Amino acid sequence: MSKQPLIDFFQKNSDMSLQTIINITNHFEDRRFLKNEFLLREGKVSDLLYLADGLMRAYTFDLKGDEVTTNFFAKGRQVFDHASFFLQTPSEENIQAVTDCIGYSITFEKMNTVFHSIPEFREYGRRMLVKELVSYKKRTLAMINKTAEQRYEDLIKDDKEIFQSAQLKHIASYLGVTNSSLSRIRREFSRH
Amino acid sequence: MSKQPLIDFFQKNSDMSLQTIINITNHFEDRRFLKNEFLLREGKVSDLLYLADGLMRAYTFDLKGDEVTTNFFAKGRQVFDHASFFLQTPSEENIQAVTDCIGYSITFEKMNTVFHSIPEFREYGRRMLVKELVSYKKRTLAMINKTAEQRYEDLIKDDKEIFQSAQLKHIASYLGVTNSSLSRIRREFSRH
DNA sequence: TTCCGTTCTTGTCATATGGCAACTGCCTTT
DNA sequence: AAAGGCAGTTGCCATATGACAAGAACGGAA
Repeated sequence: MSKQPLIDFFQKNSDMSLQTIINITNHFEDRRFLKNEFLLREGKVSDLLYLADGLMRAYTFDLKGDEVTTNFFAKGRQVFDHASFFLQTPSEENIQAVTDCIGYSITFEKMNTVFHSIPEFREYGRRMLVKELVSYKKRTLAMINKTAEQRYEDLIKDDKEIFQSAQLKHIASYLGVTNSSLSRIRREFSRH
Repeated sequence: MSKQPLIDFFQKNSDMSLQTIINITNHFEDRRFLKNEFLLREGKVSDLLYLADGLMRAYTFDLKGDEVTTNFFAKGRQVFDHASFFLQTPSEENIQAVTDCIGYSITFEKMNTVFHSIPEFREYGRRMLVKELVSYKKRTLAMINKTAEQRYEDLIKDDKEIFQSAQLKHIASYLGVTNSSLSRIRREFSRH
């Protein structure tokens, strides 16, 4: 029973009883990923992973064929392609381990079974979706009314783990700038 | 019984039986808005509105105190602040009628009652949330790897209603550019 | 250690967009 | 018709960021 981090997570993020939580976590499988290993590949259907430790990165390709990092997932977050998981459609993105990772995963089918039998978990699932939606909304807004430098500042303030483990080129495309622009932004930034 | 547009909408966007749909639509209230009237004001809790006709606009303010249009809602869409509605928290944005509007609204409380009694409707609600999430994701990506001109082209191609009724300054902040930049983009664009 | 490939930085120049102010055109009020 | 206000356009210049290429730094493989 090494599911303790997952149990802690649900205790912190829902009002479900411990009994209910243990019942739920029993449906999750232990998973390990080495650095660079894939959780999800384009074209496959996404499972959901609770990331207990490590850092993951989601990416896709732009029209020129260059990689664009669409998201980073630090430990304590749920990692999945929302559309692919909830609608059970092929994923348009790849999700890869940036560092070695440990987590617990569940398929949509199982998740749905649990949803049906435990209304509070259904409620929790909805909350989670809404929170994801809010964070994308914030990010869209940040792209509109913040400079690349401000977005960089926000990232190193709020998401230290990303900043420490991810490659700069991946951070650059996540922030919406080129490698060289990010490099210059960092130079300015380090001069205070 | 003027709920026909709402009934049509659910018939097109879900697998629910007509009987179930009529049952659901009975919980919605008829609503009318004059141009410039507000559906939602900052600080209030959002209801959900199915927009049968007209155009609405959501906006908030940036750090300088300038309006930023965060979304347009054309007829046939559901209009609400997702976070405020689903989490029942005060809204951070305003939603205003751009043209005269007709629609049907429901409170979260009623919606929730219906969710509890009709599992297919719950399923429909989840799909809706995921679709909203996907569209924000796309928009974030567009901000990263498309130019303002491409975003403008996409808008006039995919959302003609917005383009026809909304003010250019509102379209500009939605696209993430200034009024004058949009003006120049339009000039270039009209020269083919 | 040496070599090689990748990541990151930097220089130079080009381009997109912003900021501001003036001007135009349209609508409303009187 | 005149006056005022707001939306939109345009000109001018400043700034942010991109594109590309060269060099520096670092790490893994032999």
